[in-house]
Amino acid sequence: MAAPMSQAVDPAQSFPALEEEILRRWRDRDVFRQSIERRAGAEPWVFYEGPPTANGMPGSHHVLARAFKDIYPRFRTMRGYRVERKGGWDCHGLPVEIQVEKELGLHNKNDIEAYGIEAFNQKCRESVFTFLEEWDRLTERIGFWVDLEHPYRTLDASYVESVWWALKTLSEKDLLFEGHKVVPYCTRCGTALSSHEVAQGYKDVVDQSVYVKLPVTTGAGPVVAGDQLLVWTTTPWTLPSNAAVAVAPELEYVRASAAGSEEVCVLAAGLVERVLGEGAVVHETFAGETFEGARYDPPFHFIASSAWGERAHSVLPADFVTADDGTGIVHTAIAFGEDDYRLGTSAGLTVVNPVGLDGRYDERITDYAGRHVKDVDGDIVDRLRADGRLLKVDAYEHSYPHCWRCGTPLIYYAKPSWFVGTSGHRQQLLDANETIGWHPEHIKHGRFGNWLENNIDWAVSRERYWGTPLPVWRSEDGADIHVVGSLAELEELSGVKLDDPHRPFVDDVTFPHPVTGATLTRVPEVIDVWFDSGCMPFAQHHAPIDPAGQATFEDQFPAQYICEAIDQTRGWFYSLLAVNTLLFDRAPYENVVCLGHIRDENDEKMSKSKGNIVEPMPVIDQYGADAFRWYFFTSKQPWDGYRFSTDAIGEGVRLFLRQLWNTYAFLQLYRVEDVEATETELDRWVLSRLAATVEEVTERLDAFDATFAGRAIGAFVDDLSNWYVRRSRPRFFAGDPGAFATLRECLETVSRLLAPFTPFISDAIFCGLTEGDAGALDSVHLADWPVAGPRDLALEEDMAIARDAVRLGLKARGMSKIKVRQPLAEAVIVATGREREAIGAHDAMIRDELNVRALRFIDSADELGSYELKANYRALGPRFGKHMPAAAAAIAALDAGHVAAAIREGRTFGVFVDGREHELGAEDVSLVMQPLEGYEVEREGNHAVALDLTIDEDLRREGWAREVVRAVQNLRKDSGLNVGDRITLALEGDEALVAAATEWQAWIAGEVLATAMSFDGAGDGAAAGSTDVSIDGLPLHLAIRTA
RNA sequence: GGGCGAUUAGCUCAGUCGGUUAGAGCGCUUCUCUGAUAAGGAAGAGGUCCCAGGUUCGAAUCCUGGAUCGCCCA
Repeated sequence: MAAPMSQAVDPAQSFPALEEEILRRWRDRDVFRQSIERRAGAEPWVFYEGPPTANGMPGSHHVLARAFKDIYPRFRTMRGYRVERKGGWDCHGLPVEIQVEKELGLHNKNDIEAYGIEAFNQKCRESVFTFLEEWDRLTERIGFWVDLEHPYRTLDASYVESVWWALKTLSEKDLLFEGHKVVPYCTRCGTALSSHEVAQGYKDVVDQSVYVKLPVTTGAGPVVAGDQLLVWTTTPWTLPSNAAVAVAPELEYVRASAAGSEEVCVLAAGLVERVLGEGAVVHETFAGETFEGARYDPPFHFIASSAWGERAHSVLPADFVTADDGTGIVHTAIAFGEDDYRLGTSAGLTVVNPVGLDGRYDERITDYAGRHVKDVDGDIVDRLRADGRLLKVDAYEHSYPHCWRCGTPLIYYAKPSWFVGTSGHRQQLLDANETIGWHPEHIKHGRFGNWLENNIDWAVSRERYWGTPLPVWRSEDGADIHVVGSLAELEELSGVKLDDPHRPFVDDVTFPHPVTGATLTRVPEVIDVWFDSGCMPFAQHHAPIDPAGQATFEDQFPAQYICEAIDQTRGWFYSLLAVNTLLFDRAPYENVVCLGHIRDENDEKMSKSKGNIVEPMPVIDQYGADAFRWYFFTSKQPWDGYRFSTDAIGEGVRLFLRQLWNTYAFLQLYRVEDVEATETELDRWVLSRLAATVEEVTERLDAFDATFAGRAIGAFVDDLSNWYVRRSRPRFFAGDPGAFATLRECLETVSRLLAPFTPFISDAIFCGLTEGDAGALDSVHLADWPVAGPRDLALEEDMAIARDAVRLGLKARGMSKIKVRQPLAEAVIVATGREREAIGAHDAMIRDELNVRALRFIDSADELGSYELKANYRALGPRFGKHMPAAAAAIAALDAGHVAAAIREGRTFGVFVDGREHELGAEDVSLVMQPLEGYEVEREGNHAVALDLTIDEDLRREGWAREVVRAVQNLRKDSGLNVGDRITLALEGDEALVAAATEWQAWIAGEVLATAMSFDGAGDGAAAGSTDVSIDGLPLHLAIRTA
């Protein structure tokens, strides 16, 4: 026996403490940097970090994202790729501004400008990194390896410059232009609101809804001059801006009159009663498309029809019109609604907007000029009534958006905006999407694909302060425009060298147009932060402006992998795709993992306002980062979202990490020198299972399926601990080097497989195992991914069959109420062919597990019970079709014994169904055993295990001997002896017990490490421990002393 | 209002191509085993597979409609 090489591993090791130790080691050995440098020159595998903003504390959902951002790069690094990972921070944008406004007590844009843009932006710049330290600390603590020392920051001049390059390049392709965008707008704050802000401000309000008559001047189809088109609106103030009306081409309309009225109104058929009241008379019914082109007299004449264009004040077809409410004819004011605007532009109408940014009518609306639109609603209704244009007024209760800051009702308003022309490249975007591997798959043609199908031009300008300035300079008359692509170009044009390209500094720079000489000043807008982040593949390297950065970009484009939460389909997933497809005509990423959201224990969304946020650090302090990560990886598919509870994390620790750690501690406890070893069948089995696990984990991780990969490792560790180690215990106690070598190989390989999942514990185990080896690595994260060894499929299957037999036997034991410690004479096993061979090959193991002296095989269950015959639906269903029930009945009625005999002899047999004979084979039926009285039989499928429950005196005495051993072992443990301590044992008591112990003396002594045994109870005085026990109701006194 | 997804045991989740009696872990009750383990083994209790139709010899699984929840959009 080789000398033990015990290295103390504490089975109760605190994992958080262990992780801190590993972190120190990573820092000391610079493991992250080493892991990349080892792969210098290797093929790159590229990950892009979607930048968070560090102006809020990181939460548990960030741990989720960062865990998934980490696992695949680690895996790919181990597989030999060079995976550089640059961190990044998203620095600009409205959320930052709002945060600062709150801090400074500013309420609107006027306040900001009074405070000063320079000072305000300086505050924004500081605010962005408020929680940088917390972010960095969490990132490191959870083992997310990313370069935090050289992150890209969207506020850096170099980054901004690359974004400018992108905008200039797009403008050179005629993809940057000015147009209008209808936005939710607060007239008091003078600002448009983001959809997120709008969503915060919905309130239920009661508005006046008016039904307005528009007399037809030129008929079309069934509609004739003098008919009244009925329109409905909840915003009377938009009526002076009426440009056209819209109808649904397929919908049914009528000409109808209210009871007792001569006047003919036109409206949707389904709304007649609701609008005109009971008893209305319908004159004619027709489709909407039949009166397209009819012209009408607008409700007001402040603005001439000709100002809108050719098709002003006519009936236009539109797909958004419904008969759900209103009249089925929709009043269209192009500047004041998204649908209206789309309809207007597609009909070739010009945008005329007589409402100023302050929400007041301009001089064109003479009667109401200078008044706020919402204050004019009442006057307009009065005027319509006086003009005979008003059919009726209703109160209308609906949910309407208000400014979340000041409570003012928002208006939808067409503002001049700069656009990136994505819609013209829709097909290109769709083609690029086809090249992307989405996880889960359904996003590709579902949520994301649909979004691309309906792509509209991207409004990229924002009338704000803290953002990348839009690099467009133009002359006062708007005729001359120049887009600047770099700071150098700006300097060349203007002579001004800007260190900080942000507002307000950039606003002061003017220069003459290179051709016309007109003085150009910058437009005031900054750009959408999503455009910033979409530029990240090249802007993070200052490409293409910096030649070295350009080289890096070319090396690192496109990404093989990105990962963010599902809400990024309209965010970063889109902005990345749009910017880079337009610039480079290819998708910037090849694979995406889309994460779901985390909900709390009560299945409610975590939010600051509800106060149900789970802070990550306390969880890590309690269970550790590995436990946190393992929960996210293996509890469910990440895109389904999580119902989060810290208890679930604790369960993972107990069932997996603790089990793994204890297996490792066991190995180190019995560790022997790695000498020439003989392999047993159990060794070969566990190594084959190991190979299977390597295969599966590799395959799953290649497919971005960490969940099933992790679960496969979990299943293997369970097999390793609860079968291999348990069955091999005697070999470990005996110092068998073969057992040690096998267990070591399993654990070492598991530590590699696990490295991307739980980087801390895997590293601790790996280093603990390899320490002192020649050429030992500093970390598992510098190791190569394991290569699957040979499989022995037959052996894996044999072992499964044998374990099944054990399971059935233990079940029979349980039913019989005879404890396993009591030996039985035999187990009778029903099995044939392959199964019998498998069980026979593991005879000793099964006898040991079941504690029986012999296994006896029988070919058929006839001796133990009777068969029941069942049809195999899966096999016969397609053959018998609708006669299947009859076939199943006919099979059940066959003589099971005869069929069993036929199958044993490899013959076929017949069954009479649907008027003729059908030939069946073994595959077509299953034989199920019915147990027989007298034996304890457990059956399942085609085999069964029966126990002979007769206990003779010989078996009884052996059972007693085992009870004695158990009692002594308990005593040893209670007396605080070490597992290797030798003892002398004294016992006295019931004669029969003592006789049995005497008979089994040698065996007992070996089991309990006794160098001597006496049966007189002598020497209690100097005993290390003593006890009285009762075995089968018979008394026995035990005393041990260390030898 | 539209799109996408989810709904299976008290809890967390599997469930393959449509196939016989729908599974696992946790928790609970009762046994059992123990020279690593906070572990292991066995039994029991626990199910309207969200609901309603349809297709099929056969539906947790496919189709249609609906409910509830989530996300995105309007």
